Amino acid sequence: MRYSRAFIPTLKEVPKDATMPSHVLMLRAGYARMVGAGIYELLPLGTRVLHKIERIIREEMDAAGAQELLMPVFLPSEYFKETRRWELYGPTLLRIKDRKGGEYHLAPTHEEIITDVVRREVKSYRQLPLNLYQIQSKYRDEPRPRAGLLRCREFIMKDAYSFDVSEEAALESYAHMHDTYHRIFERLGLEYRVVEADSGAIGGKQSAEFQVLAQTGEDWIVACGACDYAANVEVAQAGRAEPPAISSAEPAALEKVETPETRSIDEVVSFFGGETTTAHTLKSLLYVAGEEVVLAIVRGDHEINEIGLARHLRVDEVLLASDAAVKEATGTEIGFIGPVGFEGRIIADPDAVAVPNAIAGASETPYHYKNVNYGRDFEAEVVSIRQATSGDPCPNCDGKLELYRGIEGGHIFVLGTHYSDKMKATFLDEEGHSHPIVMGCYGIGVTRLIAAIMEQHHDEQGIRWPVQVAPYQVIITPIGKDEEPLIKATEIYDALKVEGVEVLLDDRSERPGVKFKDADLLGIPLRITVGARGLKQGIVELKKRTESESQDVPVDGAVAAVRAALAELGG
RNA sequence: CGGGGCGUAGCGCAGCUUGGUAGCGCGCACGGUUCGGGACCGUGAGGUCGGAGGUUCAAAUCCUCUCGCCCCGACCA
Repeated sequence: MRYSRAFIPTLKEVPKDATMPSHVLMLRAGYARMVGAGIYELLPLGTRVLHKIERIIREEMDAAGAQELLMPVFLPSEYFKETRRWELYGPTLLRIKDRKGGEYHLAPTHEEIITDVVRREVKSYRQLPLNLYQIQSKYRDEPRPRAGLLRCREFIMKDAYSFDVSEEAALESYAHMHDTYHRIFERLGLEYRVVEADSGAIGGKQSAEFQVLAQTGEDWIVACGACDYAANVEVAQAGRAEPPAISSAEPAALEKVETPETRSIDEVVSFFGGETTTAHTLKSLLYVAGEEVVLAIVRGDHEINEIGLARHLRVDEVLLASDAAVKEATGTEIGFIGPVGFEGRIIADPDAVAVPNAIAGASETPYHYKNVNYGRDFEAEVVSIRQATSGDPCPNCDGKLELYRGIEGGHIFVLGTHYSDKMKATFLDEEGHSHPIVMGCYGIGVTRLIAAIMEQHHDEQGIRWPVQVAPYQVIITPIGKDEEPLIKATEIYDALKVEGVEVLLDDRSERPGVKFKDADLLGIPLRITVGARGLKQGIVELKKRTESESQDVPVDGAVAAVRAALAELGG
């Protein structure tokens, strides 16, 4: 492609609405533009990157025996009504009415539709297993789209669905996809972790998230430094922390203290001044879990894991009680609740009950108790309900957990018969008995990965694409006002094209600085600089985007040098 | 949904407090000089000041409503 003809609108200045590196870069480097909140158009460069990523995904999915198909995004409501997701999905589902008043929606995901195809066409165990996938736009009316392509209302996703005759077979399919995902993320040049995750409302039995590590990610994950244990903090096993060491570990007498204006742990700690630390306090949280109201206790410096709590209570979710509910259940205000004297179910974290002489709310405004001791002053079900955090011992080995932020790039689930039961997708076995098909589903956020790769591969100057996903592999930059550099550059350009290399020839009549800045901003992995100076000595310069020094290569050897460099970069 | 911020030329911003000619930088077009890390000089095009209503002789500026975008939070007591 000749740059002079290419549609690459770069920006010198940072658009004011962008804060995150990938968001700034995709706008500045001319990869994408915003159309509305969480709605973007991909410009030619962005589209090329998208296609590169899709190609890698297709190659690996096809190699794994999956078959691509394409399903509609615009769907009649009947499918989602069949599984009750029409109600359950809530406002995130983008609903549409047609001219006759018929109810439709834009697909946020396709389990129902694929299950429908399969139940209509698959009748026998002989037709299984099956793995079908598509790469398609999805729509979710996110409460808060953000960060450019990282959280959009319209986005492209690869979703695959596996269909098996049994749980064991489904687990095999799942394991196969697990391997396939490793290959895909590897090939995309991403640093990532596979983590245990919550399978959410979909009701999965087993699931794993492929988390791309990035400081700008939305998710918190912990990973062991010594073994391969890694988990989303939502589900991570929290290790035991040391109870706070204090001078007098002997239980002291319970003491009620007036503590005005101490609604948060921090306020409580500063009220007591040097006497205490957050680790000596108990955080008491009142939750509504189904019909029940429960009091959850974690140590003051810990965070509660609501998903863990919900699991222990065997409910789908727990909700923090409202001000009014707190008043009704405890007779006091938020900020002064405590376990002492609480009449009802109490769930306490092991680290919380291990705190001697703790400070906790007195269930009376505005008082706290000093010297609260588990066993003497309150009883509870002791269950690990806090979030894992940095420094916690690994549940699998002697290592320590570290905290990372991640971008959820992929998520794979064993669904079981959740959808096939509801939608009566069954098959007949050898004996003619009918069984529900056992399903799995496997997603990759394709457009999100464009941003995720940028988050991991950039510097102050711009993007630094891994070759496999770069929109062009090489950019040729002829320099100076003479004709000679452009002529030579064009020769090299033609020769590379013949070789099948994807090249951008910067034939614009811009000054060198402009061309260099743009080349760096776009992030093309290799740059060939053709200048009058070098040509006098019969050389051109070859430079990797990730390196600061270029190497001189003979003009005749440019093509070979590019080929070698590409091979080195893994292209 | 709650809180905060912002909407003025393609992009980044000033002007608004104290109403009276819409301005600067970048970019864009033309001419000239320049040419190895976002050059310089000159000329020029480009704006219903997010939208609607109101106050006023007069509104980018004051008032009311509304739409959009960004950030933080969505109950961690």
